[in-house]
Amino acid sequence: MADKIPSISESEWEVMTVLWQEAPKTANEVILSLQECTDWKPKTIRTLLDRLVQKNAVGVNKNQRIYTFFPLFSQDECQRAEAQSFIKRIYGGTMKSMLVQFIQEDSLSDEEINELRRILEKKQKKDE
Amino acid sequence: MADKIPSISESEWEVMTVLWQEAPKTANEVILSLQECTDWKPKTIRTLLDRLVQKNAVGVNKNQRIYTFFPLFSQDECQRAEAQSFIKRIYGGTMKSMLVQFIQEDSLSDEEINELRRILEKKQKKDE
DNA sequence: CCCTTAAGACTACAAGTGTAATACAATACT
DNA sequence: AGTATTGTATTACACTTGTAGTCTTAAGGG
Repeated sequence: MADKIPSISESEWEVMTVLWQEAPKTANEVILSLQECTDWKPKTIRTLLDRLVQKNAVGVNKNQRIYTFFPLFSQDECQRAEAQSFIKRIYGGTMKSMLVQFIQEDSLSDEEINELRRILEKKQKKDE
Repeated sequence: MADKIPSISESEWEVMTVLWQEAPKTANEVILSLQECTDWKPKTIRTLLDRLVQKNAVGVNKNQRIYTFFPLFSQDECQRAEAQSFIKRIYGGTMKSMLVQFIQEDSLSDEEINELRRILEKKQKKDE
């Protein structure tokens, strides 16, 4: 009974990312991972972790004295939720309009367009 | 020389939307438009408008006693900026991964897929 | 067994956001 | 001209987010 996915802020998302890469992790492991790509202080990261726990995005195992943390939702789930709400908010609900815009503004290279076409084609073959 | 696009919050985005539909508009016209689709109080909408002016997302004409407001950036510009940062944040930067996910999760109907293919095809024809 | 250290708990504080209300000033109506 | 109305300006207040710091406690080292 997948609970509603909590809203995850930008910084919190980074924390989720390292947990999605590998979990469970101790707070310290999360801190080490994040210090490779951010300059956040350990306490900052700890706060983010705690907030994710509060909002039930991350679970905690308190059996050991040193807790371990793990995501409560898959990255896919969260991405899809974010994408849905984003597209609704910004493009009025259809992915198509976003893609159209990207194409029209030449934000996609020929190579990318080809790749997208291949992906779409493959999908349809598989279906029928 | 397009200034940096200011960050527009979710509620503010709704205000921008009605200004993109038609501008300039008086505060009252904005309020009327928005009351069709939200239940915000007039003062709330007014605050949002003022904040958009402060962040230089919206311009004001103060020649008349009753001001009129107009967007300082096109909807396209703003959408593209949001999309870029969204995709970077959530999908690590490539639109492709988002599309792949949508396809894999059957979030797109056959009809939509066809439409996307047509769009991509047309683009390529036009280019060469 | 005492002290340092590190984990965890609690607290801090400013900026942004959602959601308005109050105060002031000019206009419109009577 | 006095009053109600309506724009505009200013102020409010709680919640989220970014970004930590302090306090407490338990464990590990000597």
